[in-house]
Amino acid sequence: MPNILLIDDDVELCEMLAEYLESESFTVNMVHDGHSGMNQAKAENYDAIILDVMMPEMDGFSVLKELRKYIATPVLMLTAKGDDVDRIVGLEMGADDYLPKPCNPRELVARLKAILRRTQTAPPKTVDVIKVNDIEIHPASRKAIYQSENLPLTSSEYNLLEVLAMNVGTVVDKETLSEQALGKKLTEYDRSIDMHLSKLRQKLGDDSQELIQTVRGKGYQLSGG
Amino acid sequence: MPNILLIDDDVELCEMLAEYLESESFTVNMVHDGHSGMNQAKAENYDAIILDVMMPEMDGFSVLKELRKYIATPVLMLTAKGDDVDRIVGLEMGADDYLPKPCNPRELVARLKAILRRTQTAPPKTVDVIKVNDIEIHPASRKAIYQSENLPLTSSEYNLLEVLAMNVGTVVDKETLSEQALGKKLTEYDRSIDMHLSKLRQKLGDDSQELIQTVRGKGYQLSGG
DNA sequence: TCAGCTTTTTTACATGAATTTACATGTATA
DNA sequence: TATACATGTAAATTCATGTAAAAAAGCTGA
Repeated sequence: MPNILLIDDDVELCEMLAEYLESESFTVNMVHDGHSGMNQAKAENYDAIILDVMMPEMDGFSVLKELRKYIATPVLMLTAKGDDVDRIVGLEMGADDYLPKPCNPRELVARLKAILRRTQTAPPKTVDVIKVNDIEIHPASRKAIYQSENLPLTSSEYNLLEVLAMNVGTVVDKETLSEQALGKKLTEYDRSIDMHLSKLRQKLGDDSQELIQTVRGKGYQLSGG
Repeated sequence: MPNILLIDDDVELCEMLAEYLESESFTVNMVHDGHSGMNQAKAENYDAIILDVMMPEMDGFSVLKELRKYIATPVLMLTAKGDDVDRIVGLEMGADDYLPKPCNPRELVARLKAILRRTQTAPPKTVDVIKVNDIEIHPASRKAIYQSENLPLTSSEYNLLEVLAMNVGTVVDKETLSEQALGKKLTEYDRSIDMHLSKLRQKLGDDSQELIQTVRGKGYQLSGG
């Protein structure tokens, strides 16, 4: 029973959609303006968000843009019928899908399920230990060991290392790192990945620049054996 | 460079889309009927499939249905404009997305990327070591060794050498070098490849001009052992 | 609630890499 | 041989990254 947040100023439409969604065994929360939407989306952990573009005060794009700084929850946008530009802008801004209004609830559900299928098909490879070079990563306890010593990492540093380790010997681009390790989209002039990486390298000691290589213009790569 | 299979009976549209996709650095294969599509999809390992619904003989739905018995490659369907039912059926049958025809190539690319972002979990590197002449290249750690000595290269220099090494004994043209090693199109008066090559040769020492040969008007070639 | 911690993000600037510019040199073509 | 054009490379410029430090956001326990 996935958990949906519905952000639309049209109260009646909301009720209607919510009812249909609930009949399809979704759990639905509604809010009717952009600001509340933002707060609600940040406050709870939804499986997906349905977001109307046309809203007074804070429109859907602004909400999406702001949201993407904090969370990577899939977003399905409701746009004015046949407005290509909106759709494209939305997708490029990181929406996961759009639907022209007025929309067919059955299609909404189909799309929602499609999105959820994609996003929730989180690879269930629950590995016990990842060993790379002199690094051991224990996902179950979120602990990292380097050269037989416990490596005290912050949460983000650990995530970063885990993502890199799951892709040893391959460049992982910053977009991916940001989404997977920090759970937010990479924005322009966003240096947080570089920052965390710098910290991580400091903790890894001298040959950390070899161990974690910079691939300029792309991202980073953990050296494989 | 993701690998796309395009299945559509409209040859002209195919060409057009393929061109656009290639300009966005996708690799595209085309077939123009459902059966060939099936076979091709099963024969090669594509990153995504673009599938037209309306085709003579074997329509898109049949292809999708059959395909899903064998492979889980993400599928983006092209449907007739505004045909709700098609879209719903497609999504319910396991398509990953649809796009109404005629479609905007830019939107197609945006959607493709969105799908790939989801589904692509970095494939493991295939080759361990490339050995050519006195050069050893270790893609997993992005290290190059020349005459048993570590060769300190910048990121671009390494990329360049790797691309050349993967094509030993063959001329690699500058367009390819630029796209594969620097990740950008070669533009007019663009000397960056020559520049990096110059640096690379300097690091390789005296016989570097023999080792990496200039093929005037074409590109460069790493001499095969 | 708050003060005092930790973590994360942003800012700022130094450093080094990549690209562009410029010119010398070499090579094809008429 | 004269001309155009491609390449080699030093130097200037532009741009990405590394990282310290400041600011902001989270936590925690009174």
